[in-house]
This record gives sequence, structure tokens and C-alpha cells, in this order.
Amino acid sequence: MKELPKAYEPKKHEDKIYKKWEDSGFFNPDVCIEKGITDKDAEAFSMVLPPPNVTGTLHMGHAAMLAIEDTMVRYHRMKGERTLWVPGTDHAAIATEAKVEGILIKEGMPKPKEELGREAFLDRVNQFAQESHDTIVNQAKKMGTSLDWSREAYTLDNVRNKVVKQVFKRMYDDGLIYRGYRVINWSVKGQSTCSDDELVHVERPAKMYYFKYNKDFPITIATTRPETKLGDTAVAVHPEGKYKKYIGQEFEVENVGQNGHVLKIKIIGDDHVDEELGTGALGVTPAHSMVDFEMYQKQKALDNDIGMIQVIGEDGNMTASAGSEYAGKTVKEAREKFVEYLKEQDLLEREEDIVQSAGTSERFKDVVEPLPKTQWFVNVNKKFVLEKSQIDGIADGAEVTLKELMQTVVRNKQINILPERFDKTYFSWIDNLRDWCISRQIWFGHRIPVWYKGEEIHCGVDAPLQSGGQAEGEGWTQDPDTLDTWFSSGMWTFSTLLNKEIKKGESLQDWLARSEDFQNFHPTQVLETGYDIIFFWVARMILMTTYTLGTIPFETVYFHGLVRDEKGRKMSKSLGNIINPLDMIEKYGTDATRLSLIIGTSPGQDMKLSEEKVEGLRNFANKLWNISRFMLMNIDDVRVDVELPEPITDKDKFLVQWLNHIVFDIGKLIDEFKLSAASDILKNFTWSVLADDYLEYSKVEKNQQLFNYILNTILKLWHPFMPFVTEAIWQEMYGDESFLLVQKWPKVDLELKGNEKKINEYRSFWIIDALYKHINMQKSFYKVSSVKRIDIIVYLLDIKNIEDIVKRNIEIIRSRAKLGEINIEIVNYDKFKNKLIGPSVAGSIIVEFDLSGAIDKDAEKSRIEKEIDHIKPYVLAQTKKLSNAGFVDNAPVAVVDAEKKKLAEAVEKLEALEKQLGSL
RNA sequence: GAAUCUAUAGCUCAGUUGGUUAGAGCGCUACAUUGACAUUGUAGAGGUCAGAAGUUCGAAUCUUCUUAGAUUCACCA
Repeated sequence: MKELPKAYEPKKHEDKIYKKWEDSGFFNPDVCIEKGITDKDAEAFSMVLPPPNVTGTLHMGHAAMLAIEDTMVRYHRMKGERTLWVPGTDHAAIATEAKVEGILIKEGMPKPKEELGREAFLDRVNQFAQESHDTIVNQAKKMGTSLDWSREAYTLDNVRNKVVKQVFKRMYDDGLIYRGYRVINWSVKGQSTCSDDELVHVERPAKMYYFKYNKDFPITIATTRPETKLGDTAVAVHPEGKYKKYIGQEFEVENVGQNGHVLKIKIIGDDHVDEELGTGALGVTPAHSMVDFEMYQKQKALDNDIGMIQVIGEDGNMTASAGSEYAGKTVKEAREKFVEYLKEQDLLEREEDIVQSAGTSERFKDVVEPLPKTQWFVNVNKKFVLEKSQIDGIADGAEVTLKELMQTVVRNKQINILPERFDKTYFSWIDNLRDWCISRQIWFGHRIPVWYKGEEIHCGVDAPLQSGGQAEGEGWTQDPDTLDTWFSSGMWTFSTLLNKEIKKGESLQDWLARSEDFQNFHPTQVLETGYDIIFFWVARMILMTTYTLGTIPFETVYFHGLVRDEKGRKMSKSLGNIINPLDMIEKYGTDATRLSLIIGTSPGQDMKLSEEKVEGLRNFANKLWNISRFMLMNIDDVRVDVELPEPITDKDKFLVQWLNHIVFDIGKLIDEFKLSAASDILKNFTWSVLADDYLEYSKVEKNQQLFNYILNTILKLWHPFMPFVTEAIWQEMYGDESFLLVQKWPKVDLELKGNEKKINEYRSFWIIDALYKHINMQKSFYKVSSVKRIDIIVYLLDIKNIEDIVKRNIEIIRSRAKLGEINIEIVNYDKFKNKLIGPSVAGSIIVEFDLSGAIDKDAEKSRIEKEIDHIKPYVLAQTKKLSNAGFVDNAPVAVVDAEKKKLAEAVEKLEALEKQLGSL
């Protein structure tokens, strides 16, 4: 017999247990195989951790992700699968660089990059990344994550760098990566490009100006950005619209915005122009608008070069091309000056207040300036040959585009997205996808593996060699830019599984071939992440993996919702509503924190979290502890491998069939990714069925071996959700050489599951439970102290065959309901004529209480009346339903029978109640 | 402008392919409590399932519309 302390104190156990788990090596599938815990031929289950930013700290979003993933991983490990969960961190290029730059500036270095130079600056960033890396890793451990730390990866380490370069080169050779002069999103503040997906649209008030370039120009245009009009080269009108006649004409427009600024404006036709909007004509500024640039390209393809004038520079100021009066002015100053000029010249027809949404850089927060620049792009529409394909519907050597690859694997369900509705989001994103700008003008990241020497370009994994074979060839300089961070994270599922030993000159194919982890664990089974990075990351992984390997990166994508506060608002510093997971862990324990992020949530649906919820689950963890404490006090000798004994008593049979059912359901639900439902059902079973009912009944009569079996099973079932408290109990029971972490998941007794007759027999205890609850309720209703041992007579109506079971369990009832004498009589209903009795139990048992005149007649009367009011309409409705030919003819027989039965029971009950009322 | 999601008890949510007299937890009310657990137990009050129309023998569940809220994408001349 063991005795646990009275309450579970998470802090006393969690860190100690985590350390034991880590030391055991069981997070590593190789160790599990070596120690004979996992069969080497067992099915694989692998997952990568969406790498948190190195400079980040744990927030509720991470906590939810870690809780959900760890629950899946632990379940599969216990099922005996070769289970691998790979950890890692993301260098988060711009975010990290900007953070370190900010720190250095604060420390009194106004221009860190200039002052330190590339190498020294990067040293500082790397140093910072290393330090904060440990923070996030330790926080992940606090969550109880069973990640295999021996395989930890980093998006910017040597292995990842090598594979990034290899893939870049292959895409370059396939013509999918190209260098082009195009309009990109430029962050003046960050002095870098950003991709379309990194823009956040912000609503802000603006003014729309309607004007003509000059008095002689025939068409009025409208714009919110007059200053860019200094760089207009065309006016676009609808090809069939009111300005049709001007199409093809060219105007030399003088004095635009200032004396002497001449613009050549061609009138072009374009479908994009909407006659109803603005003036029905728009000034085309190819250098400072994506849409205008596309028109420019379209015209060029038609051999009609309309030209391009860049009037805003990378510093955010007007260029010399804007004219001498504007050059060097800020955009704002230029706009004011231009509008002033229009007014003076009487060219401004009207201005209008509007709300416009402006694209801002997610990282730098400033409004981006579209401008033309030579950058590296991934062409998503170009055909290439996919040599080897394991994608359904695409053969080896087929010609495809990246877009097609991304579409195919989701459409053919090789990749399943949960919840399914994100399919639509995914497809519509791909439909509108433009070429992906991958070069960034920052230093922290994978440097573009391209070297220039005059007009020559060299793309390769290594720098171009001189003929002598020394290092970097003379005269060659590497492109200074680095790659978009998502370019490297796009390879995360396979780049983390590569053999860490790098061989110079080796092809990716050979490298993959000698990477055991890759052979064993790719594709991964599940990718679990927030839906906010579906485009950034999920889509890019699909792109990179299908391209590089001709296969999928993962089979299922599971999106969790965003964690919001109890009012459904986003958690933010300014609102002061942030719930810090580490505070919750400190206060209520990791298990409660984890479960609060799983129970009551569903995929893709934002979840509201309150401290009260975590608190409630802390209570549950303690309940589980005390359930175990109680059971252990009643077991002389606990055994890990205890067998399920053949249940003898009615209550044991009842519990056994229910437990069997639960084991089946939990497994099924987890397999279907319904973690919330699984934990909810399990919690309900544990608290009300096991603790409140079964264990209470067991105080009268115990079965040690069954206790042992139930306890083992319940701890196993809970382990994936609440790893610490369950492991703590387990090790109290079996010593710290035994790990619940790697115990075998409980099995469903299929013989019992399939045997309906046996199940019915095992369930028959329900009538005893109902009888007990009925007695309890009556005592409560009549305000009889629950401990007062009153006498009762139990009348069994001789219509149901329940005599045996009631007699067998009479002691259980007496003891639990705290009764005195119980007499059992088998009677006919007539016995109750003109008598005051309570309602029946299931229409077959009537209980008479000896209250020695304690009954309040009025109270009883109103109670019965209330019950009659409740049941009467039901009987009427039910009768009507059953006399409706439409129902009886159309509904399935089983349904009709069930309804008939329900009616019969209700009628019986109603009659009894009416009789009682009459006797009052 | 387009798409998607949400609307069920005071609060947070369940409600499986349409067959419920619509459930749980928290909160509230009353009572109980000396060895598993006050981080507890028992009982109770509380809902015309956002609104309207339709399909059906039957709708919280399916369809359409309306209202409110949220998110994403696009446009922004």
C-alpha cells in the first residue's frame, strides 16, 4: 500500500520529471528501438516543430502549438510507433537583425551596420541569437515537450545553408529563379524589399485629387498620390469606353507640376480600367505601382514601350527625374507642392476625402513604397521538368509549374488540410500568386549564392574558382543580398532530416540517400501550426518539397486557432490582456496550462482563454491525483503489468464496459485529430463516472486487481494530455526506473466491444445507480439531512425483472445513500391507489420514505403539478406524431419503435403522477 | 469589392450522417462534509438554439435571405 501526499504540487515534480525524461533518451526513437521499447519495423510517426524565432519568448500561441503537438506525439509513441519530433529554431532574418540593430542604437551606436561592417555586425547578431536561443528552448521544455533535442536544427546552420544553396542552384538552372528589374515593395525604414505576403493593409484617411496634367490635356485623371504623377508615362482608358478615340495618341505635356517638366504621355487601352471608378481614366506610373508596372510590361510585350520614370528613390525622397523643384524633397513635401501648383494653375477640379488601405511592412511598420529594383524572383508560372514524381497525377519527367505542383497535392488529397475550409483559402491564394521576390537587402540570413564579375554571373554552391583552384576567384564578388527567411524554412521538413556530416561537392541526391532519418521519417505525418502562416510557410513548404523531392512534405496539416483573451480580443501589450503561459505554469502547473489550450478548442477556430479555465483544470489535475491516492490506499501491491480481471459484481461489470468504450473512443478521436473531444470525454469519465460514482460505490466493496488495472489505464489515457501529473503518480507507484512515457497504450477488448448481449448485461447496474440518485434527490428535496439514516420500502413493480439485481446491490444502496432499514416488496400498481408516493425510477421502482410526517403537502403538490405540466405537452406531441401517417410511413422502423416506447413510458409516468395528485 | 467563419443558459463551449422532453463546465442559489480530494460532494434555478422564409412526416442540425460580429484576400484611378 502506497500513500501519496494530500495534494498535487506541480512545482515539486515538473522540472525533476522533465530531467528524467531527457536523461532516459526516450524522446529519441533510436534509443526506444535500442532498449526494445519500440519495434524497429514499427510504423513511423514524425513531425517537425514549427521553429520559433530565436529571439522570441514563449507566448500562448506557442504554448497551444506545443501542447497540441506533444499530445499527438506522446500518443503515437505509446502506441509503439517509431516516433520522432524534431525541434529547431528560426533565424527570422529581418526580425532578428532589426532587433539587434535597435539594441545597438540604444547602446549609443547610431549606425551599427556602417560602423561595424558586415562581418562584425553579423557576429553581434549571431551572439545575440545564441543567447536568446537558450531562453526559448528552456521555455519549450517547461511545457513538457517530448522533442528529440539530439536532433535540434537551426534554419541558419551549416547543414541548412548547404541545402539552401543546392536548391537555389537547381532552381536557377531550371530557370525558375531569375534576376529581374521590376517594381517591388520597398520599406524605406528597413531599406529592404518585402514580399507581397509580408504586407499588412492598414486603413487610413486620404484625399483623392481630380485634375489634368495641364490645360491642353484632354482627359482628367484622379489619384491619391499626385507626387508620383511626375513620373507618369501613359494614361490608361477602357479599350471600349468613352475615351476610346484617344487610344494610340501621344501627348507631349509641358509644365507638369512645375515649369519645364515635360512628360510624354501615351494613351493606352487596358481592360483593367473601370469606367465607373474615378474619372474612368488613370495616369500610369510604371515605376511606382505594381498594377501600372504590369500594364507597362503588357504594352512592352505588344512592342509599345511607354517608358518608366523613377521619381522616388530608395531613401524615400524625390529623385532628380522628378524635376529640379522637387528633387530631394520628401514625398509629403512633394505632394503638398504639387497640389499647390495645381491650385495655382487652376487644374485641380476637385478633391475628396476617402479612406484608403495602405500596405505597410509587417516588420518595419512603415508604408511601403513600390519602386523598381533589380531583384531575385522565383517564377511560379514557368514550366520545368519534374524528373522524379511521387505525386498522384504527375508522372516522372512531366512538365509542370510550381503553381501546378502546389495545387495538385492538395486537390488530390495527398495533403489533407484541417479544417478543410482552408483548402479554399489556399487555392485562392495560389490563383493570385505572383512571382515571389526572394532577395532582401539585409545581412542576417542565407546569402544569395551568386557571384558577379563584370557581365559574368556564376551561381553555385561554392564560389567560382580560379583556374589554380584557390578560394574565391579574383574579380568575383558575391551578391550582397540575403534570402527571404521563408526560402529556407520552406525546406524544413527535409532539411532537418539530413545527415549532419557535410561532404564537399556531394549532390543533394547522394546526401539524401545517406541520410537515414530522411529515409525513415520523410514525408512527415502531421504539420501543426497557426493558420496565420498558411501562405508564408505551409504553402512554401509544399512548393519547396514538391519541387526538390517530387513528394509531399507532410500528410496532414492541422491548423490551430489564435489564442485570444476571455473577451475574444487579440492579446497585446497595449491592451494589457496578455496571459503569459509561464505565469500560468508557475501558478497552476504545466498540465493545467496545456489542457486549457486543448479542451474546448477546435481546429482553425480562435480560442478564448481565461485564467479561470486554467484554474479549473488545475483542480482537475489535483482530482486525478486524489483519485490515484484513494485507489492506491486500497491496493496492497501495485503491478505494472496487471491484467484485467473478469468482473464479478454488477458495478465492476458496469465500469469495465464503460472503460472499454472510453479506450476505444479516445483512440479514435485522437486519430481523427479531435483532441478536444477526446480530452473532454475522458475528463467527464474520470470525474463523474469513475470518481463520483464508481469509487463511491467501491467504498462498500472493492476489487483490488481491478483498481490497479483501472488506475494504470486511466494514467496511460491521460498521459498525452497531462504528462507531468500522470508520470509523477506512475513513478510514485512503480519507482523512477519505470516510465509512463513509454508504456503501451491500452487496448480495446474487441470481444466485449462486439458482443452486444454481454454489454447489455454489463450495463444493468444503471438501474441501481438510478435508484440511488432518486433516493438522494428525494432526501435533498425534503430537506432530509443526507446523513440521516431513514428507513425506506422499495416496491418493485412486477412488470420488470429486476428483483435479483436490486437484492444483490442493496447494501451498496444502503451504504451510499446512508439509509436505515430497506424492505423490498414486489407489488402490483394498485397498491398505490390513494397513496402519496414519489415518482418512479424508470417506471419500475417506487420508493416509500418513512419521514414520520415530514412531508410538506403543498410543496409536494406543486412539485407534482410542475412535473405534470412538463410531461403533458410531451405526451400530446408524441401522440400526435405517432398518429401522423406521414411519420409512421416514412420514418425508419427503429425510430418509430423508439418513439412508441418513449410515449409508453411518458404515459405511464403521467398516470402515476396524476394518481398521486388526486390522492393529495 | 470578394471569400470564409461565427451566432445555442449570465460566461466559455458540446450537440457526430436531420429522429431531444436541447447538454457540460464556470458563475449563481440551497444543503452537506472530520481521513482520496473545500483544488470537495449533492440538489436546484436558468435557453421560443440571432431573425424570417423554405425543404421534410420531423430542423439547433439542410437551403435561401436578413441582421450582427470576426478574419483573410483584392482594389485603392
